[in-house]
Amino acid sequence: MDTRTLCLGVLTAGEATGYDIKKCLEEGFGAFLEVSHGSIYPALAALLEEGLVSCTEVRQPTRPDKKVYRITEAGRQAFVEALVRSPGRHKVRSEFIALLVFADFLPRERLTQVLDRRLAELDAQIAYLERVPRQGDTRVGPGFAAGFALAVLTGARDYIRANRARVEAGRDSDRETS
Amino acid sequence: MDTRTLCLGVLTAGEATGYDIKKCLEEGFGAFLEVSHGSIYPALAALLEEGLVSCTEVRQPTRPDKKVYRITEAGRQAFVEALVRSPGRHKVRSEFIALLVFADFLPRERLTQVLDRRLAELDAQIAYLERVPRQGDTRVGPGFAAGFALAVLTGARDYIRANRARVEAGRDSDRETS
DNA sequence: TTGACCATGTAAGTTGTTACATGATTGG
DNA sequence: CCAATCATGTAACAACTTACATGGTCAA
Repeated sequence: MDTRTLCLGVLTAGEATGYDIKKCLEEGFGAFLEVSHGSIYPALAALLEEGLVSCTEVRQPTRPDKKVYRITEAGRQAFVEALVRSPGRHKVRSEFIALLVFADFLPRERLTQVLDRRLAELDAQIAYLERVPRQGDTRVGPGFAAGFALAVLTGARDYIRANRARVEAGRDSDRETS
Repeated sequence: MDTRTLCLGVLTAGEATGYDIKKCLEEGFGAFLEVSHGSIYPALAALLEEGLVSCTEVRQPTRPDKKVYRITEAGRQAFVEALVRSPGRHKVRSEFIALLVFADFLPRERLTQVLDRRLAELDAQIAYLERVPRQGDTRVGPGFAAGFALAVLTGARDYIRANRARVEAGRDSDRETS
């Protein structure tokens, strides 16, 4: 799903700045939906030009000025069309799992570091998803998606915790002296 | 992780053609490591030119000729270096989860179709990972990675199975007539 | 004072996808 | 007969990342 559609999607829940959109996606579904600010700002500018969003500039004396975006009716329609067209495939390129597959080639310390980092990220995302109370929302999608994310993330976390010793230890019993 | 490194990684386990490499990654870790043949062939050609792999052309009377690649000693070194340099971050852009988050905007039939497809893919990948016996391998990495993948994939599958009714039903009780 | 947070934007560069090209065999 | 499998390769195009650019506030 391209950044444009993602921006429109976040805006269906209410007005936001580019900065907000990034944080929103990062905090909630950072493990599944990455966006860099270098792709958000151009996307918003394009959406504005096409009339799919409107924008109000807000002067802030102390902070940098911000641009608050709102989705328009045309934007809503375009968003739904894009959603329906989307094939909904799960396309992924996980460096982390590649590192696991080839763990035998990594120095043990590096492997430990990689696992620790991943666990820390998983913990943070799980904590965030559990904390957010899914307040009286009329939408069921976000709740379902959050539950799905939790299922996947806790599965990953528990597996790493339970099995890391095997790969961390197994690896330094030099099996080949290659 | 770029396609080059992925190709080198697969070749550490033995010789293979470009076609083999794609199948290998697809079958084992297709849910986490995508590669298109349009990126594999140029990558192999570049690796060959840099001396990181060697190549033997095999004439096949009935099938198209194939090029069997083998990793060289320089290739092994380059691979390990690339691995260690790799930050090992889990970078993802899942259209599927985006569709879940915005499920309320999808027609019910489309949502059902998306969930069915995802379940079919999950089942296929789980079946493959369970079937492969991880035969007397000296490496622990692939086994650990496969276990990790299984934990994540079964977590996803079970969650969808157990909760899909909620989102499929909840969605058509028109809450807003928007 | 040092880093994190707020806030936006541009541009060069990398990377990868999709589609075009070709073509025989085999199983349903 | 049609679809899938085997097998490689190129090129146009789309997309995103990274780094550059700027700069005030606030907490440790």
